Amino acid sequence: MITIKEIAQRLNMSTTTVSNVIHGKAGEVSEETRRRVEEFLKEVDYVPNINARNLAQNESKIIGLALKARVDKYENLIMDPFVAELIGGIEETIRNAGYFMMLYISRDTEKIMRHVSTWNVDGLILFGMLDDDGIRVSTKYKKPIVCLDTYSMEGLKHFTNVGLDDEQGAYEMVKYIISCGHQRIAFLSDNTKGVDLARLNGYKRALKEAGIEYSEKDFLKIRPASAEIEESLDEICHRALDYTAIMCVSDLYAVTLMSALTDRGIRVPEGISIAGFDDNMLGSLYRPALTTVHQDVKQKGVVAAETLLKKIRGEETEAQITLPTRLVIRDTVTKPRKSSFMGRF
Amino acid sequence: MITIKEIAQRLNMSTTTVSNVIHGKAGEVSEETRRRVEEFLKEVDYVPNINARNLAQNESKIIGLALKARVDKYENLIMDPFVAELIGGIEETIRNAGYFMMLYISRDTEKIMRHVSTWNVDGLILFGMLDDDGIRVSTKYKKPIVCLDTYSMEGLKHFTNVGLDDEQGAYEMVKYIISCGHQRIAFLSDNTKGVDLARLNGYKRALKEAGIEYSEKDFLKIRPASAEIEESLDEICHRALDYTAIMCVSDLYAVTLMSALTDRGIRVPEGISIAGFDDNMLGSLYRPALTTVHQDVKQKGVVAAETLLKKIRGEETEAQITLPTRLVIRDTVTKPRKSSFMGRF
DNA sequence: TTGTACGCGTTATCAA
DNA sequence: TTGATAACGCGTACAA
Repeated sequence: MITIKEIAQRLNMSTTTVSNVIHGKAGEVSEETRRRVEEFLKEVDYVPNINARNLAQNESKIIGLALKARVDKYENLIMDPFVAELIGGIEETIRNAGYFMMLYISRDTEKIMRHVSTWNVDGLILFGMLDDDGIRVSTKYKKPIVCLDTYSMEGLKHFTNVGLDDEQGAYEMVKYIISCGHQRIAFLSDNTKGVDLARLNGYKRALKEAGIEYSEKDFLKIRPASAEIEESLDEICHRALDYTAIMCVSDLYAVTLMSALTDRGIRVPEGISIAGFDDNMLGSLYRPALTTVHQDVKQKGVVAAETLLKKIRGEETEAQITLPTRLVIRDTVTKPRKSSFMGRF
Repeated sequence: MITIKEIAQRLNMSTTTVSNVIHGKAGEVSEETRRRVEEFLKEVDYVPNINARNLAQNESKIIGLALKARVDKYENLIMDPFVAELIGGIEETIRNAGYFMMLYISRDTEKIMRHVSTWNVDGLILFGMLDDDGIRVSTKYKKPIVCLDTYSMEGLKHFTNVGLDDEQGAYEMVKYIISCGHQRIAFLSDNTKGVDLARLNGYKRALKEAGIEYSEKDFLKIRPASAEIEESLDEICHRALDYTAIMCVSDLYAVTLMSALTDRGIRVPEGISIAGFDDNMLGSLYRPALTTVHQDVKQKGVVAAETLLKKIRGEETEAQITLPTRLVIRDTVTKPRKSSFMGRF
């Protein structure tokens, strides 16, 4: 690890000159010395010490990606294909802009904020925040923040949220399901907050518009904890028989449900129609291929990172960026079974 | 961002005392002052500046995770469920040990090494390295390195490789397939290097042991680039009719193949048996559920991180750690179809 | 038990 | 065009 000081010594010049060459301050240095220094830099393969640089400049070139893990969901958040794709988009964008990504996963907002302060990160991307987390964060951290899929940041000024038109996406899918002739349509999710709530609302709007009444029992709650999921699926498959279609809040749940139904001898889509949301590998590789609502997750990551970089440069950004969805019609939603035919298939 | 200096001023003491309290050097400081300082630290929510600390100590508390992306495979490496799970295991282990993870993805080994030097990372975990990459790395970087699934690091001293008994896993699966009565068994992969080669060798060993001859054409090469995959699958499905079972190098390919076969009216396992390797979500959620070789990917990440931490502490570690595999028998491998029955199903 | 002073590698200011 | 020197925040040897 050669330092500027050493280089200056060996070349018989001052550190300032070397530093000037490194930073291409052309006006400040003669052509001759510039050449000499540059050659030497190549030769010894000089790499700047970023700690020293950051200390001197009070910046870090680090962008923090903090994932707030949910206690009940995945034991390993990153295994969610959604999260994985998101990270890919973010990392690529950050890297191309000359920044670096530091990943931090925690259930504890406090810990996340300590981490962020410690590293003096230049900007922060948050995923999985709910309710008052945002407020807690904004009092501690004064640099730019971009949130992903967060529905509770309205009042907060220097935040931007990058989200999806979840409500509209679900609305359009359920409208399509209804147009296929379905009247008894359930909604499957594991909670009714944030993104899930928005999708639920879209579902309700489509029902209402078609004059179909919604009641509490049309909400099928899945318990994702691995210990409970089988029991949970048992109950859901049983209740599913009262419906001809189920709108699932995610592709993962749609595929999980289809497998469970298949195991119990109920065929999709002949026995029941299933729709997903997200459009990931899980649904496109399954057979029958899943009818779902598409969102471009990588793009979401890219937009989030780009917006954050803008903020860091001091440019103005919108407070809310909403990406569109698109219906992907494949094979799991068809005409409903004859309504007299209520047994197993 | 309050500094030690400020704290010392406000408390009318020296920075050394404050620093001593922070580092719990109990013997060096009176109970009274310790209490006073600690209270004040809480009050102002002191967070150390890690750049200054690292600069002073010449360490970074950063562990680099460098993924060498392959040009032809995923446009977004992290979308590989394998990679995602791996990262989860690594991040968790590193975080619990008080280190931080910096993720860097590149196709260019040089770039990876520059990045690593810049940040002065205390240790490095490498994934996706092939052939001479290891040598290039070891000349540049003198701190501890752990490789994952790398088959070409034999000679290199301060490396440890964490791998899997790929050969044995494939061997056992193919042996099982043969025990079900199959004689015509193909192998599907996209290359014959590293991990893929080891699995191919296991397949060959099982064939040989059973007195089944292997010929070049039994290797079905899939081309994963999205533009070519359909064409590729067309050819593979056609050639698949010559076999009663196909050993796939990964769950992803197994599921991809099953979908393609289903689309062409060939049923699994009635028409053809399929086996995978990895045991991830893709295979367990598919119906029929995939018979596959299990590996604990998260554990692999944990072991890699733990080994690296050991190396950083100066402890001895083995040069090669090989994790075991386990057969997961589900529904996609059964008795072969009658051999006269060669058409579509 | 506490304080002074210096070094870590870099950038920035200002003088030569 | 170049060079001395201070500053960034922290840790630590050594002095008091």
